[in-house]
Amino acid sequence: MEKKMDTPDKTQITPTSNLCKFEDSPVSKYIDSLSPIELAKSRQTDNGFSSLAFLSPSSLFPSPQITCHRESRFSVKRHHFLEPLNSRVARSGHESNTSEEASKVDEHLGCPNNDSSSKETSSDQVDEQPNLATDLPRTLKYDCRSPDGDFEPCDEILKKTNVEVAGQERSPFQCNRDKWEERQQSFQNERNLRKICGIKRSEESAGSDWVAVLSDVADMLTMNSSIIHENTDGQDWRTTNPGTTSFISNILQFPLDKANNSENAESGDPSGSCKQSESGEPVMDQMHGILSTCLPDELVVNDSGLKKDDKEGNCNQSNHQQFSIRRRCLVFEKSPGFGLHLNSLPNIPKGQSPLSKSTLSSMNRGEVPDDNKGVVTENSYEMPATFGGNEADHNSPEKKRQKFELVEESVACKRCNCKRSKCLKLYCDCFAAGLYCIEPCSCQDCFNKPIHENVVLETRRQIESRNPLAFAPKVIRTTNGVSDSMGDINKTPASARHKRGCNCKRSSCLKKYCECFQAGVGCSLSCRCEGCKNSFGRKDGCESESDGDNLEACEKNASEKSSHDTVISKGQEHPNLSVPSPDISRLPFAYTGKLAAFFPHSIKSSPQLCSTQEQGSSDTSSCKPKLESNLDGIPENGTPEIPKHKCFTLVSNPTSPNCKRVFSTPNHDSTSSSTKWCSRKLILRSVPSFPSFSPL
DNA sequence: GAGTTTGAAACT
DNA sequence: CAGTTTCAAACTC
Repeated sequence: MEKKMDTPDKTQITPTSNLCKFEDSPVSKYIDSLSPIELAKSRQTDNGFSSLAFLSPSSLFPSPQITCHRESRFSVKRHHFLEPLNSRVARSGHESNTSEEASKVDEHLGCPNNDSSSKETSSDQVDEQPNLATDLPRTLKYDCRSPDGDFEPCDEILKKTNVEVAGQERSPFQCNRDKWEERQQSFQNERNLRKICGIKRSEESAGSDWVAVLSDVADMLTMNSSIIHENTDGQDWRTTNPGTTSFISNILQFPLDKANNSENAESGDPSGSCKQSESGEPVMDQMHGILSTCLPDELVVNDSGLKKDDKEGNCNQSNHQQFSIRRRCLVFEKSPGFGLHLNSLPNIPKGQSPLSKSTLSSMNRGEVPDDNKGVVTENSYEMPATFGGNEADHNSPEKKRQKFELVEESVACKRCNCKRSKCLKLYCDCFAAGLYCIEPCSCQDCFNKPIHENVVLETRRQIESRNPLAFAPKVIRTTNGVSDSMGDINKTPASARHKRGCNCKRSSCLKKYCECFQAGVGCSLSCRCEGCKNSFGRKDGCESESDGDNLEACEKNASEKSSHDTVISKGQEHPNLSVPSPDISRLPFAYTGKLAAFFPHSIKSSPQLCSTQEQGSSDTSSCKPKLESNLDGIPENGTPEIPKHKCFTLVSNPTSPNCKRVFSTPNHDSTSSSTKWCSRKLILRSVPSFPSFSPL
């Protein structure tokens, strides 16, 4: 574990083509211009930044838990921020990073006062940066510590919140707290936070723009850092990735936090970390505040969680409060289901993630964000499928919108009604989605709660042992035109397919009993359904033809379907078909769990990063070069030997330190009869994708 | 809201 | 792997 926390060798940091790209980027230039640090340090910084990066994946994975959690007191977050510094400093300052050094750092950090000089630096920068563009680089700097261990990154956030947090967060007296009590409290906090999720909705409208902007920014940062990180050869992935998730969550949280802080400000509560950015300040100023505060903070959160892993065994005196928090973070980061699992992505309440918020708002407007095109997650279909069911065929646009909103409400926070499974089986939607049950759930004897974390984890582990794909998204969008072992299914325009296929007997695959239909995808060869009439694509559509030399017939069928899709895409008159349409493909990626077992983790494409080129589907070069080298060893079609995954998949190997999540975005032209896959593929290496529940 | 239907998940 | 049971969501009334 320590090794993972180590700073990558400088040799590894040596700029690669990707790094060069990054250095050429505005962000890099800005950093260089601002920082007195030499180029060599810049590299370090970059590296450090990389650890902070990976926003994109995380942004894609925000889980309700995280979202809710992020609403917890800032002090909690801040604590994470401080704690990770240890490892980072140690690691950046000394190649031979040792736990002793880390502990020293801990002590150092334990002091309320951090290096004042570093603070000054950051604070000055903060003051000088009036806009977001400049803020971002600065934000990045927070995580960029100089090799000599200076707390250069100790930023504005520390200054702002130190008073509040200092005594509370690092107080050694907290070490005596009862663990159980804290966990209970943690759980209660989560419950409260999740309650807030419902409230959040009302605030989202105001903050949606924020979220969208921040989301883009975050993704950009992530991408850049990811690219940089590529140079580290994934050695630092552990510390890096988690932060991404937290970061995104935080960023997203901002609107809400902002509101909360506003209240705090009125009540004189100094705890509002972002409150300084309020009070009528220009949006950019507020954003500035957000980034300056939340970003660094979240970065730490992950590290802390990871660090906890390292120290949990031998650090008895660790602050219990901290432990509790860290534990939670750890869960988020470690478990695909809890906090990071893509299954839950679509179910994340609007605004819980930048994507969900921005994309949903776009959806409401009937827009299809380019940056999210073609992305399919397991549940991404749920919304379309739900509000676009057959019965909606005759609905007016207004009714459909209403229905959508209704669905959004219900889907926003996944809830279950389990009675006998204790919410510890895949029957439970919450559990299956990698979410803890919350108050809105009507479950009985529920064990799927943070207080039963161990049980949950163990159960998940068992389930995964039986079926590694158990928690993987059930629906995978595959690359059009790329054949796989499943045959030519993917030549159909609606290339999304159910991972396992359905087994319908009576529903004719026309009701939501059918997982394929529910997912808004056509049945495939994998299905064992009888009398398939799936409006998204019948199993027999290609079944017989693709077997033999009747590929043409199959393609014809696909063509027919595509024309059908086209109609839907244009008019959206057929809700059923709206699912495979780009509208639902706005989620960042799909998870191909099993790939993790065989395939290196990679992330292809950060839609946001290339969003500017998105308009011109042909112009992907600007993105591609950066990542091209990263694609080495990764088949263009993603996973040649793994059916139905291919591109546009998120590949994660919980057990692989070098795991890369791979996802590509299809350049889906809603007006065309087929889904076009953008050749742009970005790889974010070192991003822990779906950590397994299994102990590392 | 209660009861039924359905098919996935779990079990044997 | 197949058959059966269990389960909870989807659906119907």
